[in-house]
Amino acid sequence: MPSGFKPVQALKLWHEVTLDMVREEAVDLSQRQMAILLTIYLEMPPHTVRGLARKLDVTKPVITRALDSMGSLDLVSRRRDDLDRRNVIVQRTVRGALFLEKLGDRIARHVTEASHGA
Amino acid sequence: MPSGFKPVQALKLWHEVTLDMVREEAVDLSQRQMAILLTIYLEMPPHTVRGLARKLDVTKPVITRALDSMGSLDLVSRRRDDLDRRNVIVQRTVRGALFLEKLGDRIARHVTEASHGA
DNA sequence: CTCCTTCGTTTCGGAACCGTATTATTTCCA
DNA sequence: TGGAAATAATACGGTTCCGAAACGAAGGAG
Repeated sequence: MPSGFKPVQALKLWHEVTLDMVREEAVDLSQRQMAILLTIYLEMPPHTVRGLARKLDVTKPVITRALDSMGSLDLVSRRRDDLDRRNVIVQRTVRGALFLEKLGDRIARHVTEASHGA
Repeated sequence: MPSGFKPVQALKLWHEVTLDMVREEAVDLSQRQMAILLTIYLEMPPHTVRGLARKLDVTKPVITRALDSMGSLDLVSRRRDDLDRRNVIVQRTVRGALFLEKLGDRIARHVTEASHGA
C-alpha cells in the first residue's frame, strides 16, 4: 500500500507532523538534536560522542552541545565508559522514551490518515 | 497498508529522513522554517505574515525572520498586496518548489521502504 | 482631517548554536 | 616509563534566533 504513497502525500504528512511539533512547543528540538535523539533510541548501543558525530557527519562539539541541551531536558543522560574512561556512553531516559513514543504515535496516526482519507 | 503502519516504523521513517537532511546540509532549515515553507506550498494562498503566525501559533517577528532567511535562499519571495498595501503576500519560487519536490520524493521512498522491508 | 486599528518590520538585550582550535584525561605501545 | 594517539569537553569569536516592545505605513470610522 505504501507502494501507492505519493510524494505529495509524503509532503502533507511532513507538514502536519511538523505543524503539530511547532505548535505544541513543549520541547523544541532542532533538526540535529532530533536526529541525535532518534539515533540513540533506535540504533544499537553503545552510543559515544565520536560515533554520533561520525554517523551524522558533524563535528564532536555539535554532539556535546546537543547532549548538554537534551540532558538538561532529561531526554538523554551521560555516563563514563568504565572499560575505556575516555568514552562517554549516551543513555536513554524515561522522559526521552515517553517523548519519542508520543512522536511515533503522532506520525503513525498521520500516516494512516494520509492513506485512508485525502 | 499504512493501516498497519506502527509507531516504531513511523519513528524509523522520521529518523532516516531527518538523518538524510542533516547529512545533506545543502539547506539547513529549522523546524519552524520547514513548517512555514510547507504551509506556503501546500495550503491555499494567499499567505500573509499574520496568517502564518496564527497558523503556527508563533509571533509575527518569527515569520518575518524566517521569510528573510528563506528569501535569501530563494525558497520564497515577498510582494506587497496591491489591494491592501499593509499586507505582504508570500509567494513560491522555482527553487522552493524543486526543494520540496526532492523532499517529497525522499520521504515517499522511505515510506515505501519502511512498509516493504524491515 | 483626526483618531484608532491593523500589518509588517525593526530594535533591543539575551540566549543558543556554529566551527576551529585548544585543553585535560585516558589509553596504548615501544 | 615516556611519548604519541584518542576522546570528550571547553574557549573563543561570530552568527543566528528568540520574545517583547516600539515603530512606520496604510486603512477605516467618524
